[in-house]
Amino acid sequence: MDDTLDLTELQLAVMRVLWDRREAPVADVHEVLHRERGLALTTIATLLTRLEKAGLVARRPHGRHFVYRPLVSEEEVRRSMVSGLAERLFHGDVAALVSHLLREREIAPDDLARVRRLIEDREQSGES
Amino acid sequence: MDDTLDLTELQLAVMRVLWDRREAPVADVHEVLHRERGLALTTIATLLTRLEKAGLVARRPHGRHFVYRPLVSEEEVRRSMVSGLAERLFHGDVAALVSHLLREREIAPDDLARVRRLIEDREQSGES
DNA sequence: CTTCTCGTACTACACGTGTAGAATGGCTTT
DNA sequence: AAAGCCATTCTACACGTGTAGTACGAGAAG
Repeated sequence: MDDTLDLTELQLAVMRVLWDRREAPVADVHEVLHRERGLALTTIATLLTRLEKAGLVARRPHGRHFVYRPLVSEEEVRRSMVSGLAERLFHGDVAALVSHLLREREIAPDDLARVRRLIEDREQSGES
Repeated sequence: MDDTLDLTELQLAVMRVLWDRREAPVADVHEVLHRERGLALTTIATLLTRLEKAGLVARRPHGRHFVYRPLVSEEEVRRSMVSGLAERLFHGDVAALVSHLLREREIAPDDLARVRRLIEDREQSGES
């Protein structure tokens, strides 16, 4: 529980397919990534092999081939990457990150309200 | 204005020195990074050279040596990296990122209130 | 003037990543 | 059985990054 998960966009794209299907053969991943960015099947095979070596996915024989499944959840990856960024850019000050988001990015009013409600709920249930 | 700034921790450490001082000779950066992580002076020189090649810093002769200065601001880098992450992990849905932060990270009640206030201010001034 | 010091420029090397071709070996389809 | 198709495994290569040694040239110190 100390890993610093930090996936690249490509690795995320691969993982997303696995997260969606919970388990998938190379062909499935290829089908998606080929459509999305024209990658070759061998490329996908290489990526999956590397992800396995990195402990992010596991594979199991199925018929003549293999099916891969994720060993880390999307939530874990998000947690890790978001807090990694908060760490690197804001010394781990989450509130600073949020306030940066509110300041710098165009956030739709609806979203603002949505977030405010989240906070209110949070404050409600979090009363000491 | 289309760059995808994405600095590594080390590169950020170097940039931080430059951001702090607005301009600094290799020796200064080295002084800091040597203390923080024992890096050699040539390592710092290499890093700065590469950052220059990447267009993130510029240098100017000063006496016998050079002084480097950042070509991108800390805010620009933050914006770029944060929205890059939002893009990669939340399809660019900033509110989703915020709600993730509220859900997943331990946020101190004080910070919560602080953020809520930020949002309220934001809603006030942002009335269409 | 000689020597020490130190920044600059090069070179180097390991490792991860994006990307894929070649070879192999077993089903599937004639 | 012969011919295809396709996944698996290897090998490969360019590029960025972390990290630093070597060689060199010019002040600083003696």
